Amino acid sequence: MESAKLSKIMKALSNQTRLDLYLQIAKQNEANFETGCECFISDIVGSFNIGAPTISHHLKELANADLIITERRGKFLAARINRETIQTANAILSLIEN
Amino acid sequence: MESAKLSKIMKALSNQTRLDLYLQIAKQNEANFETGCECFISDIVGSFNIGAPTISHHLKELANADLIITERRGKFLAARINRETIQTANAILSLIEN
DNA sequence: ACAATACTTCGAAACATATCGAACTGTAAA
DNA sequence: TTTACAGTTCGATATGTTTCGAAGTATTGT
Repeated sequence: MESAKLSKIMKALSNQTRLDLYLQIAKQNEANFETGCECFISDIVGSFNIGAPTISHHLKELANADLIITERRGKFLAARINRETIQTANAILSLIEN
Repeated sequence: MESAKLSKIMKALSNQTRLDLYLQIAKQNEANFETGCECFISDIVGSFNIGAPTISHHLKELANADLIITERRGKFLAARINRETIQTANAILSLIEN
């Protein structure tokens, strides 16, 4: 991967709120393994004390960095982690680690 | 690790120039394994087309996030990667990966 | 059709960041 | 002891980011 894409991923995870959002989605994905690893945003917004517009904005940033994949489910928005992206980022950092 | 520290690390690596700086230092560290894994800043500044004040600023940010350790060597500044930090970050991301 | 829910878009305010040039500090070398 | 070099600090500017409230869209339930 080029460093351009890596820095894009890093930027998406550099904001505290956005990182927490991402980690929450990852957590919900694990909990709902049987039902397709989906996380309904409406189920987690309550634990963040920021407005809906801001959540929406952050989700778009995460999606834009290919860190999550979102999909409408009727009235709701479902999100799931894109493992490929975090794996690639991880692979690069691992090179430095050793 | 708390997500606060992780986001701090991510933020430090979220800027393209700063990430490249970090990767360069990592690369030089490997190349100079025998001589204590040090990277002299004066040896790499040439490959970045930004001014010295900006380099100085970015190095401070990297050091502040504990990603690198800097030390004066007479007239020069030597930098080396702090492996512990990147290892910890990596460990957290690995949890999501699987 | 109407109301309610879930989320998005827009515009603006507040704040943070990247970068620069000029001036400064510390070190080494002539 | 001057000069040159490597890097830092300062102040300014331009740009980007986070967040909000208000208004908009889409979908579901009454």
